[in-house]
Amino acid sequence: MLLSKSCVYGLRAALYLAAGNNGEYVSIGKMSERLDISFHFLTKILQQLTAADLMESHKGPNGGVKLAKPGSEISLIEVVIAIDGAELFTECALGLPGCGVEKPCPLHDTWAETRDSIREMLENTTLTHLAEKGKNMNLRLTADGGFVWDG
Amino acid sequence: MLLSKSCVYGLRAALYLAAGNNGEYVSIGKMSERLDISFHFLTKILQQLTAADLMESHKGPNGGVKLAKPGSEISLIEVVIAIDGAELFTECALGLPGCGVEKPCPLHDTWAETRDSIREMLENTTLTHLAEKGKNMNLRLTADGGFVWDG
DNA sequence: TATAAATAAGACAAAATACTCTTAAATATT
DNA sequence: AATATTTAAGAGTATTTTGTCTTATTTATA
Repeated sequence: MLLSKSCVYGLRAALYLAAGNNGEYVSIGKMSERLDISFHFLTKILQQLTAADLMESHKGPNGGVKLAKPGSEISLIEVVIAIDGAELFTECALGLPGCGVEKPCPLHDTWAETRDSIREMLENTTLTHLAEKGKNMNLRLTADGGFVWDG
Repeated sequence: MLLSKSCVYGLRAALYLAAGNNGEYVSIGKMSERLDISFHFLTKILQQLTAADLMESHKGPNGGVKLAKPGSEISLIEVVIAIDGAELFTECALGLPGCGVEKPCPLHDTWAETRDSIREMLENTTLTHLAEKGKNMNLRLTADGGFVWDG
């Protein structure tokens, strides 16, 4: 599994928020229903994204979470790093600590390129970009496809 | 962590064997010492690689494991798939089951490209290729760099 | 044929990840 | 002010991954 489950859930949640472009708070309960993710687990993940300043939360009635900035200004890499950590893009393929240009493993150069191409892809893809694509093509965001983009 | 720890250990072990080009059995005890990987854990991993027909094992004195074919004919992808499974290269980035061209998630196309580039890199890199590079440039295969390629 | 050297296999333990539940704190609304 | 709604936080459970230990089983060699 390239990305952790938490990370995948975080991405789905972020996309959900980006799709409902209005800057209103969305309750975690609603999101967990729509995205079919356990409420409490999703809450923890969103807390991580809030701590990373990607989202803002608000307690009380009509509270919830929302993106801290426009979805067009949040790229997937931010979500991934907030949850799985930046090490994901510096780690050695052979697990050697401190692997780098000065003290490389045999796979270092090649792996670094691969890692970078993943990172670049995530950097160049914004939440809005994907959300628009999802809306326009009516793609799914849940296993059963029960999700509707204009909710 | 993009690859599991088991997978990373499997790659190191396979490289070790490819470096000692002679087709003799190498004991797991020796490998575990040289590579600084727990003996029993390494044994399990090598059993997976043996079950996948990438290695052959032999019991008794002078027994051990060896590559089932020349290292130049084994690419990294074979080791990775034997341990982490082929799903690694078909899985959806958003965790949706059955995500594919017919029923894609918003990230499908982009992710498929990224996944493929990882896969191609692993396909195009052989054990011998890396082992030779390691030998020639005296790169490390262990955390402390204590490994010597001609052992 | 006895012995020692090696892998095989399975039970077990520890750690990390994934997930649940309960209680607290904040806040909008009546 | 009371209440209902919501996130925050932390304890607790389950599952998976990682790692250990013990007991076979095979086999080369003396």
